[in-house]
Amino acid sequence: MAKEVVEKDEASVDVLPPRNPARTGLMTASPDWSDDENGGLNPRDYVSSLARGLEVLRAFNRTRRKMTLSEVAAETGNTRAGARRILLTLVHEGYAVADGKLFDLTPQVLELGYSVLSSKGAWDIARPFIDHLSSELRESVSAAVLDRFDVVYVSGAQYHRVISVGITVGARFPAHCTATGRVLLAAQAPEMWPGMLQHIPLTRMTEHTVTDPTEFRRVLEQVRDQGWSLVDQELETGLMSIAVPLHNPSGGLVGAINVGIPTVRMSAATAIEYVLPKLQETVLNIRESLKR
Amino acid sequence: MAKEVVEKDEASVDVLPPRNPARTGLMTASPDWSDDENGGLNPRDYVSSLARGLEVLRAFNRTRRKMTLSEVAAETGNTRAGARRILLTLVHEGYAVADGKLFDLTPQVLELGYSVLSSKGAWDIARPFIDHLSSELRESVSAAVLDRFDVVYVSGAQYHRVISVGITVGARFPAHCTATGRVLLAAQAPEMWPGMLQHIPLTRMTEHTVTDPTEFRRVLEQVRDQGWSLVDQELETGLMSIAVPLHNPSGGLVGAINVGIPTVRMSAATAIEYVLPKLQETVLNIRESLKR
DNA sequence: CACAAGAGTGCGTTATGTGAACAATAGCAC
DNA sequence: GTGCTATTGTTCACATAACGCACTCTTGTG
Repeated sequence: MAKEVVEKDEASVDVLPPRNPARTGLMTASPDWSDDENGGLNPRDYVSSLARGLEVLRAFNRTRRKMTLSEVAAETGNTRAGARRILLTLVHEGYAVADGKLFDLTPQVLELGYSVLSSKGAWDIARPFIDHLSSELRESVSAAVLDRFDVVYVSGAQYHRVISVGITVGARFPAHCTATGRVLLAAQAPEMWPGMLQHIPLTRMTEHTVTDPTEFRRVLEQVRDQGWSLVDQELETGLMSIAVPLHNPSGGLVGAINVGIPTVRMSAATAIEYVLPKLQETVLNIRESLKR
Repeated sequence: MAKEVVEKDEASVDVLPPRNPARTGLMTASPDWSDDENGGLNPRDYVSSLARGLEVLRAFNRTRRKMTLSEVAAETGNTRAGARRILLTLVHEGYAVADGKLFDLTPQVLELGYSVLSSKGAWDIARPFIDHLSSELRESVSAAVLDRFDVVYVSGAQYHRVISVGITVGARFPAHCTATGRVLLAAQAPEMWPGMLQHIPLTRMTEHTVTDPTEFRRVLEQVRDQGWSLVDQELETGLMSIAVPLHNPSGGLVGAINVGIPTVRMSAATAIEYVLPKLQETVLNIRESLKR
């Protein structure tokens, strides 16, 4: 008995979990997809209590709220005693509340990640343009950034008709099968491509998802060369999305903006003909605004 | 900025770190309005490493991104060695990246607080109604929940005219001078009122802000009795806001929804006559939807 | 009332924080 | 440029705080 099967990431219990290596001495910049996926981290440079605590917070996100101590322990691979200490700490610091035996997060946890959403103010500036594009096209528009192999939505305007494409801020999807994701992946520096292409899991999401590495590489090359991406039902059946990258005035990649369109409403050809120019115009306008 | 000596609390070597380790002490944690302000927490029940780590994450939010190790140490009241271990842990877990000597958070931190935004799906359901109200009124509409004495915005639709009221999801404002805040405070159980009224800091934000406790109590009573709140330029000059509470079908308080209106565009009387009914209708519709 | 499941506790062992020393930079005066 | 100093990043040793384990206590169920 004792320990349940923790089927998620098995590494949760002793030795250093694998992730970004960060060697001592030279610091690795930007999510490195290079091949040194070791875990070679000096034990002195690691605080496992912190990692465990963060894992508890994530557990609440996975399971969607309200768990007992034991559930948290099982979910995170902790002992009950350990989970209890962590939960009480979170309560003490105001990140969680204990309601009887059920623990729950408070809105204070937003303080932990909020800066990413409001960062640099670039998205604040982009916001009106996104809204405007949304009402003009009468479709949902959103902005996303890349986090490893996921896209994370940082802003968005939903346009609601009968069918609507709903994306919440903070949502996360695999990059390989989303238009924003492909635009962002394609915009990575050339030297990143090998590692990226080697490590990215081309998970099949629908019958249309591109899962062949060679084909995926070709797709990415095309996206890079044409400067936009259209993805037709590779993430979700019935959903088409078209995206372009957003660069700041100095040329740096800020993120990507996409329009999500239910396939019943428009063909891919129509989207390219009608939506794409407006999307491109929008990012140009945003970029212009960022100058000031 | 803030590069002073880090004198910490000298006796830090034993039991229970005080409430907020960070000297800068904005935003103290721990959600007890009641008077049990003991701090009486068994050392066994507290993981200070976790609290330190979370404090580092918050430091990034306060200062808005990119800090060196030493800056983080100073900002959080840690030693450089300790800050380093925490930062390297965050990097290892993917929450941060080290770019040369500058550390920065990644979008992965959103995973920590995301569940609050997407919780229970109540806000997902409310979302279309909020959007609809926004386009109908041609004003920005948002939804918020209470976190101690702050309101935190969890959803919103911005309507952009020349002047627009811009609120980002995750934003946080003092509850006492916002319409949503007053609605939520007023909806607290009667036995909470004394502690609440005693502890809430009635910070002056504009010349209109109600800062007198007695008057504030009267205001709150009125809000409770009438079931809505209109706040005229008490948070920000030129901004008026009107809010109503949102209850779920079983009567529990879910949050509040408000319409923000630039004062140049409408008088308070007009807002009450014209906006309030639509707002009330909207929450009724949302509540109806939540039943299913 | 017995039983099971979960919550809380004491203790030996391990991992972590601290402060100080050391190393590498960055400024800065010249 | 050279040499100086102030600042920041890194390492180390040791005191101690946090861990898991095994245990007890509480609560809810038949």
